[in-house]
Amino acid sequence: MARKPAPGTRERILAVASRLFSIHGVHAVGLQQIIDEAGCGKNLLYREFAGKDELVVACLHRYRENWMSTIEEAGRSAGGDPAGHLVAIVGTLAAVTSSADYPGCPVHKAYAEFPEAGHPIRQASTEHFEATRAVLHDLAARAGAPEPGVLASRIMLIIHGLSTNPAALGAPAVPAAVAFAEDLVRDALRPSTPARTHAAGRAG
Amino acid sequence: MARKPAPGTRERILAVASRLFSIHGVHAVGLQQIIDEAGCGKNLLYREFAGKDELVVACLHRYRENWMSTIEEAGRSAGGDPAGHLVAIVGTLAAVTSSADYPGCPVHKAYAEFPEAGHPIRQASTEHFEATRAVLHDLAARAGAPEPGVLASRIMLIIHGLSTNPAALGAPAVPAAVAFAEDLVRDALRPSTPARTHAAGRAG
DNA sequence: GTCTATACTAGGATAGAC
DNA sequence: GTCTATCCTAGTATAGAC
Repeated sequence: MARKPAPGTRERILAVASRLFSIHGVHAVGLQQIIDEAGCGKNLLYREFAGKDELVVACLHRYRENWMSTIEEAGRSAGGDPAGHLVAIVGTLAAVTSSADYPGCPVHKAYAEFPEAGHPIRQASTEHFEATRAVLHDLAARAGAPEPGVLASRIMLIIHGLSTNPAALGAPAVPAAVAFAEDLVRDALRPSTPARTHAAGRAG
Repeated sequence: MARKPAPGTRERILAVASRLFSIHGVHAVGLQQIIDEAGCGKNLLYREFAGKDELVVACLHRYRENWMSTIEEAGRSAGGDPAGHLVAIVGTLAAVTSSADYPGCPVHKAYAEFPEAGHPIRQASTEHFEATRAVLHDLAARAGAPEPGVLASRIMLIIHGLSTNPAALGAPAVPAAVAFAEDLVRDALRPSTPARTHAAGRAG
């Protein structure tokens, strides 16, 4: 953490960079563009961040903190019920991504642009996904799901699908995602019929 | 379509470009790199394609044709059953994306890298998603789903989630996706309890 | 004629010096 | 905050092998 010549500078740079990276991706955005829009000098950016990679990683960490706060807020709106919390997470995400000016998920874009396994940006993206999955797994277990790993994976699939191209999914997709999560959680928690094998003797 | 001085040149360029774009994304790959790996002169590339954008669009069209063939193949493996066809599509995709060297979906990467609404690359990506959704909707309707749009949207969510980051979803995610699709299709086709509202009087 | 290979322009990138 | 250095990009034009 470098010193702060003007407080708020680092956050302003991060906000501008996060917005541009979310819209255009990392490779398509130049540091000059970030400097121009943040209204600071190039030396200031390089005093706060060692280089572009470090700036991107800082943006991803910032996004992850916001995302975790969003998850906590969804839990409060669910009144502490783990099953409702899972559905609320999908609902909140669907509300965000259905916005007309939703720029796209910066973590997915960063992940897609840096395929090298050991790259810090790739690593930060992977950690984000793992952290989200850990939260989902914990909620699924506390909700009493007989197979919390299966439920967490399924919620993850919905979240990833929602994060990438909501607009391309067609208009009914976003509300459908919430109903999808509701059905999914309900079925997963139904006693004596775990999510994977709940077929017997019902449809016939 | 330019004339073909050496047959196979265009396809070789497309194959190399598709591979590189899938791995690194569009912006990160230079034409020089494509030319080097394709073993042709820059002149030849520019005779086959007007520019980089047109090359990318051609790669996307090529990918879409392969994807549609994959869907048809899945249908044959399902013996013409629409419900089984839907599950088989997810299964085939899961098998592909679970490969250790799966480079990532080129359509998603192109979509993420070109946010401008009117851009030809954006347009080609969107058309790909819409075409896939149309196939799923048709299969859902032919399978007898009471709400084929809902079922198609849900399968789309799974497909998008699978296409983007299978590795980040954790090891259980890929087989879980197939079981997920099986449960989903089965529930959607269950008589008198459409997928969105089949709660009443079962769990209590 | 067909192709590879190179030179060139104009612009934008990261990075760092001052 | 400006200015420079170095590199890479898309795209065009030209040189020269076969």
